[in-house]
Amino acid sequence: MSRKTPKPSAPPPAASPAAGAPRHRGRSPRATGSVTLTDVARLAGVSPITVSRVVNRPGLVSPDTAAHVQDVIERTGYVPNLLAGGLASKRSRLVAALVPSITNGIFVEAVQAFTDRLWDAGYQVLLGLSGYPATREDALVAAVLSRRPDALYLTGINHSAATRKLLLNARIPVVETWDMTPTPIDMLVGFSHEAVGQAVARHLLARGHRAFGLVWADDARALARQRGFMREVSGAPAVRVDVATVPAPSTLTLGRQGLATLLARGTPTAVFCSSDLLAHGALEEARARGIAVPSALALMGFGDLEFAQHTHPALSTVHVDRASIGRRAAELVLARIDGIAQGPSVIDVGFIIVDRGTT
Amino acid sequence: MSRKTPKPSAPPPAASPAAGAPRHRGRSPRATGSVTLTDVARLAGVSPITVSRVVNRPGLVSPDTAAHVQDVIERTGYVPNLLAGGLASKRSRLVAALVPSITNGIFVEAVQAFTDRLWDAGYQVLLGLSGYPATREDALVAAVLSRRPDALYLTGINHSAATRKLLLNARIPVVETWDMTPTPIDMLVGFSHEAVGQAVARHLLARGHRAFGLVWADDARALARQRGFMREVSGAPAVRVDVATVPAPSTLTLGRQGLATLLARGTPTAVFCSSDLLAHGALEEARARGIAVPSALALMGFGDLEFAQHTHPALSTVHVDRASIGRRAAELVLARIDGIAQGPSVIDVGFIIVDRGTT
DNA sequence: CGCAGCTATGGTAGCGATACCAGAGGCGAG
DNA sequence: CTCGCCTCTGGTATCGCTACCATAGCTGCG
Repeated sequence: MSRKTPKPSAPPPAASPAAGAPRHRGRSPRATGSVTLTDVARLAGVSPITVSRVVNRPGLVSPDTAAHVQDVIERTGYVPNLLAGGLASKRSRLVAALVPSITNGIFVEAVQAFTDRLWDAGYQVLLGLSGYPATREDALVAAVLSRRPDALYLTGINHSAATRKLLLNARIPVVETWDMTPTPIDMLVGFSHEAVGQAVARHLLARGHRAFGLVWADDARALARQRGFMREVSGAPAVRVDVATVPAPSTLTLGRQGLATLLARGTPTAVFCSSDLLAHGALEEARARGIAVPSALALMGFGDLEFAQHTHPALSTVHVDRASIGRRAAELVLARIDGIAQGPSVIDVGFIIVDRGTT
Repeated sequence: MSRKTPKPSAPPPAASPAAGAPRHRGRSPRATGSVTLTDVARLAGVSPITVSRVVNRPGLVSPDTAAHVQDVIERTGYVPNLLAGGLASKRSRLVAALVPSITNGIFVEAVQAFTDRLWDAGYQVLLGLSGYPATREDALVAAVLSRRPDALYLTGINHSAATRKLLLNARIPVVETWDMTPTPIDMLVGFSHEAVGQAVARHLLARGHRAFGLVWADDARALARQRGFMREVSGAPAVRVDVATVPAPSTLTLGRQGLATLLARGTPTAVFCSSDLLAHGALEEARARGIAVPSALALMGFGDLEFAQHTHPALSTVHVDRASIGRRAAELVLARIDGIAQGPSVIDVGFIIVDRGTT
């Protein structure tokens, strides 16, 4: 207990939150007005490093000292400066997550799960919105890396050469999500969109459908599902497929328009939509036109959003455990940061076809 | 723009003798392996401060020098370190936004608009998820402030004394949102939830309803709407109100259950739900029971989410310009950071009652 | 011709924290 | 009584960047 009473030159006691007190010479040329670790140390009569330990690794400090320092911290309202801490330690305790959009519900659950898990481990998540065509991804990755995150979460696996180079240079754990590839940048948690397309095609073919319509958004993952679907149906005889492409992001209204387009050009017996939102729109359009679902027209979506089980009839779709993607991505990242896991990791979370009332 | 194809063999920090070279003595005790501003300066034959200017304030540097430095930056793959920059300049170019949840669609559009606007102004947004009962808000505010954000966006106006103290000590612009009060911490963009409740009450009273049911989530803003509703109907004669409370966050399923609860206890002619999601659930429940909407039962929601105009009948609700809240919050924050605006600002964005098919 | 008043650039001194290693006690063992 | 080891604490040297001020050329004006 080598604790000393504050030195005579100590700044005014706890009355004022110790703001703007001169520190070095007669005047402080760049006073900030906020309490620093050094201020706390002086008031507590210990060295700065001890205060740092109380905050970050309490186990290394004796209970008495810790309690006293903690008391001073609370009295002064000291808030550590992680910019300085991160600079000195090279650990920002920040993890960046890049998502196309948060207004589209499909990705947010994964991000929320990812964030929750990392928060519990002492990390904060910096969210970057890359926009739908991922136009901003390069700039966003650069901007985000300038904060020196300890790891990066990416949505999707399609990244420009410039982005990949930035990521490799950064030498931090990177987890890609929502897709599947044998050659991830680093780690990967997702599922095969082609397999989804194939599975849905098999499902609909087995029900006897041959005249297909697709209402399809033009983003990369949706197109992968389309490829899988196309490949599978192309093996069957007498199959016709018409595609109504709509711009991402999907909306219910675009779904209505998409079905309208298909019906203007032909009479599909089964329509597969690239998302539940589009399928919901198509369902509305069918209802508005008096088309019986599923007897005259079968409908399938993708995503299994909450509303899917509450439409009339309830929407058949493809279920993906979205929260699990975020959770497992977080686990991978943490294992890598802690140095437990080395080398690439790929996790396929799979998917389930949910057969409800529209097929 | 880019004069050279970024060859993979270009001086990556690893093997390059220049980039990661020892700096001070014979060996660099804490070499990081990443390119620093000083490295770029040495390679370009200019001083560090000039490189800093090229990156941050290109106007101050002659075009020739700028081009040359820019070239070196691209060749080396230099990524500025904003931890260091923020520490030195006391501007983190980070703005924190605290939201209860992003899986609940109601808040995300405002956040997205806020983020987009600030991105254009050179800021990044750090998203903090406070959880629904705001249990984590104190810890979250402290954690977020340790990154020294230049401003803070809060959802709601109910904050603990500890939180308020932290915010005041931080001395940064704070904008609260989604609510209205004469005494904001700093700035405020929102609308009066009590006024919403009153307006809906007047609307339903005018249609002759006297037997009301509420399916209500137990969060603070929802309760403010309830107070407004109660106050207004209490002025009318022969009115009965029954409330089925459900835990936040709202879901469609909870809406179904909520209406079931009300119907087990009485026969309301009009049910007002604290959110569109709950109202959608109530609508489903009514359909399942064969109750005619709106003739036997009128329904209203709140929020005007996209699906509201596509239910059957289309959902009457209260519309709020959510994106506008985020956009205007961003404008306030930027004006304050730039020192243009001083003193408190309060913006009431209002709301609109949307009368569709369920009333 | 001399002196402002630019513009373009550089030197110095931190910002607030942590890494690294050293040192001071305390305590049981030889 | 001395040694070795463990626990707790402190001193020093950075981390990578920018604020602040100084300086060197140059232009234009009286």
